[in-house]
Amino acid sequence: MPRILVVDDEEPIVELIRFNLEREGFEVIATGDGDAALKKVASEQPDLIILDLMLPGQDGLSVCRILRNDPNTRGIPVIILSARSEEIDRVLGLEMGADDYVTKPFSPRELVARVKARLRREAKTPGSLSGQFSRGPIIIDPERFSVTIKGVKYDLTPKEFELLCILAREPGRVFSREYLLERIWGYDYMGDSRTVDVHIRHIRQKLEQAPELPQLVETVRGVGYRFRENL
Amino acid sequence: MPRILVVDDEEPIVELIRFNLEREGFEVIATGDGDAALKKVASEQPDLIILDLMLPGQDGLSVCRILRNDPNTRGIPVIILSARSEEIDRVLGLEMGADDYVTKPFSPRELVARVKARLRREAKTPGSLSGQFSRGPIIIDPERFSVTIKGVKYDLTPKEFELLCILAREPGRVFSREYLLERIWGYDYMGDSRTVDVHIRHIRQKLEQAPELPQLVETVRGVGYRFRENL
DNA sequence: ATTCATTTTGATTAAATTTTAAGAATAATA
DNA sequence: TATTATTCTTAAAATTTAATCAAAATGAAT
Repeated sequence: MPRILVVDDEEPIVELIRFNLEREGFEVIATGDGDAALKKVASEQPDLIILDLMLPGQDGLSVCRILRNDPNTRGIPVIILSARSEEIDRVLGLEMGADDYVTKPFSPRELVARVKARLRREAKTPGSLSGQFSRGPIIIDPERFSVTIKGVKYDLTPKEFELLCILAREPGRVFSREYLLERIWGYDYMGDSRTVDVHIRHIRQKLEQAPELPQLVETVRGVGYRFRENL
Repeated sequence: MPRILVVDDEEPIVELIRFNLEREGFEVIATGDGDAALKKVASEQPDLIILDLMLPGQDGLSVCRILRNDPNTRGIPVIILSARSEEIDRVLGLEMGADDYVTKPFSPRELVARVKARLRREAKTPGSLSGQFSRGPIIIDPERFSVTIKGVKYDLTPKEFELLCILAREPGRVFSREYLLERIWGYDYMGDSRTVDVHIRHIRQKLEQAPELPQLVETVRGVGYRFRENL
């Protein structure tokens, strides 16, 4: 159930958008001014933001710029709403890091379509995030979703792979179970942190089939796990 | 500092791209028509080209073809910008084997991500050529929509063929259903991503009639599909 | 207008992955 | 050494995801 933040000070517009998005199964939160918007983003972690340009207080463009400069919010897609339809606006909005742009008056159906398209596109494009990297004899390639050790390929499941990626990106650093859960499972995951243990075990089982390899994933008792530093 | 050549005749779009690429530390040169583009390529030796399809004078497709036929420029990755219209798309995807492909309207962030991804693997991927190509014992012929394995020809339908083409052009790389839908069906396709599954099934059914062939199209559960790497 | 091939949808089944849970093993500490 | 806390191991339950099948919709060709 993706969560959408709508930032607009015109109440009827907000309600129009809310009605249409909720009908499609989205969760909608809304706010009418820029500063409040930034707070909501931090507290509610929306999956997408619909942002009007003319706002009381902080205006839409600066909100957008601020969102883009913060590593925590940089990844959240922003669709800009604007009354002015000049090209200059569109370009400016996109330069500020918006992902799409809808001019008022807009058709609700179109807006919903764009929201969906954007969420879908943002969702999964393996590889656009990061390229292949290696640690000692082991090569990790997100684009191919594979781990290769001495020429032998090992297939991991999604959770296993993500886990390994996070650990291997910073060898030596210890990651707590809680941190890993939040990164991989999401901040609102409500399950047991022992789940991590099981996945770590699966990774070990699969990778230790490779001969003459020291243990890659180390346990740090009472703290968490880390990827072996010197390989 | 990689140097990017942007070829597009819409000034605002060029500026949008320039702004975003320069912010990321790329050097950007730009031109608005096809003939000038070819000269710039020769004189400036860009590391990557972003090419709009609709250009005055020499159109994008011919520019691309000329670049591909010249040994000096064959290796330069080309990312194509397209407004997604049917026939252009077909030629683009099949005959030209574009390195990557972004549909308008696009998000600058996404474009930058693709540029980075493409530069990262520039070395490995040999510039794709038009016309038929082969992977192990299988020959793929975009002109005929056909696949030949050990002398036996198999006819595929258009969707099946496009799918196979995209997968087979980069064996080993995983493509998400979302990406495939966007490339083949268009960014505004509103259907179910399970559609891809059915076409994959059809491809498998047809091709596995060929004897003694390992599975060509591999499922990567939770992620997408990929073409078998070592054949 | 009918036929045929292709594409898409939906329901069902099968399979892989993830999660839970509980006892065994291990390390840390008194 | 005994105690305790923590992690490992295992298996099975629950969930998610993909394969399969059939039928409906679409579209092109006759």
